[in-house]
Amino acid sequence: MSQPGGVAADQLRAIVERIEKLEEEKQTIADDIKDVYAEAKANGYDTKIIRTVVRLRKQDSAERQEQEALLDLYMHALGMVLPDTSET
Amino acid sequence: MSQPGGVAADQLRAIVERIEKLEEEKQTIADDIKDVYAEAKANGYDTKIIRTVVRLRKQDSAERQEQEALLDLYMHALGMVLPDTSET
Amino acid sequence: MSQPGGVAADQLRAIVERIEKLEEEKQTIADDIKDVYAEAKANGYDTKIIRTVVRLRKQDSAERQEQEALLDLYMHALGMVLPDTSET
Amino acid sequence: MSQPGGVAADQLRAIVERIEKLEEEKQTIADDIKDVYAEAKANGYDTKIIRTVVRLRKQDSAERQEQEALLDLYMHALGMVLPDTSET
DNA sequence: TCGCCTGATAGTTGCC
DNA sequence: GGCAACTATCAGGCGA
Repeated sequence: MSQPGGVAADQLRAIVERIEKLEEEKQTIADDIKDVYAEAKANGYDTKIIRTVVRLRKQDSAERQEQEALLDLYMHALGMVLPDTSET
Repeated sequence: MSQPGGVAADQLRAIVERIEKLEEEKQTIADDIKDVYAEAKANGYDTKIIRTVVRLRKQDSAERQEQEALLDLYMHALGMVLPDTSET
Repeated sequence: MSQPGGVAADQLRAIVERIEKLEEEKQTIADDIKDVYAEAKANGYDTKIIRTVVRLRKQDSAERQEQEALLDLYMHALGMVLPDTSET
Repeated sequence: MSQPGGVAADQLRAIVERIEKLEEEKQTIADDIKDVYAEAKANGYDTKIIRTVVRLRKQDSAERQEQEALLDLYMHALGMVLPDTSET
């Protein structure tokens, strides 16, 4: 059965509730992160620096991926295709 | 002994790693949420509206009414009238 | 003469610079907008509501009604009733 | 005269209109940017690569600023303050 | 041409 | 209370 004009209430409700449950879990973790920062601060660390460190580490790995993507992009632009590593 | 200028490297490392682990978990959940929306869309639901529903449910109704009152005030000041949601 | 593998470097450079110049201008205007909001706030206005007003004015009213109808449908399916915007 | 409960309609209207005018200008520039990309594509360039180039150039300059900020941060953490260049 | 997906923008929340 | 980071939303571009 299809949707607009006769919505399947049960299915809709299930969807909304799954989302709400996941968002709640996400919020819990966000709170945990905040706690870690608070604890760090209580131990005398400068949280601003820690945040920067965390950000830079993430950025580094993102950058590495970007380099690969860029290489890939150029290769395609030159009409060359990298042999796929996974295969049938 | 205390921190800046002689930092307890192990403790600092532990902090950073705890944060990174938590952020990873948080990202996993965020991805799960995206999946639920994708599934909903695949089943013919309008995800934009579902997002609105989720947001409205989260929003405290007292706060909601307060905002609406102020919005109403501003709209009137501009000579605009909000289209009534209820209708004959 | 054609492009990939012998790129017209000058033309490419010109393109990139035009884009960068336009993006700079765009950023300048974005900053101006921020200034207007800041000024409004300094004059005692609630910027959150002003943003809402601006958004509503931009939104085509037909589209708005359509969204509201669908939202209404979903809310009913969940057994929730939208608080009426008009009131005694 | 103050705001909530007697909003200065003229001032409010002026604010909203200034914002709308600026947003319109911003949109015009955004459209110009789109045009440049379209023209580039018509001339045989790969717009995806151009977008990447533009993004990387922006990122580079942002990164340079970040390095400076980070240095500054560490200096402060070590209790060293860079002699302010401007002073009374 | 349509639908998906990524990148840009706007809004919210937390820190200083 | 202002500023900055982060998140969520939206729109435009790309590929099928």
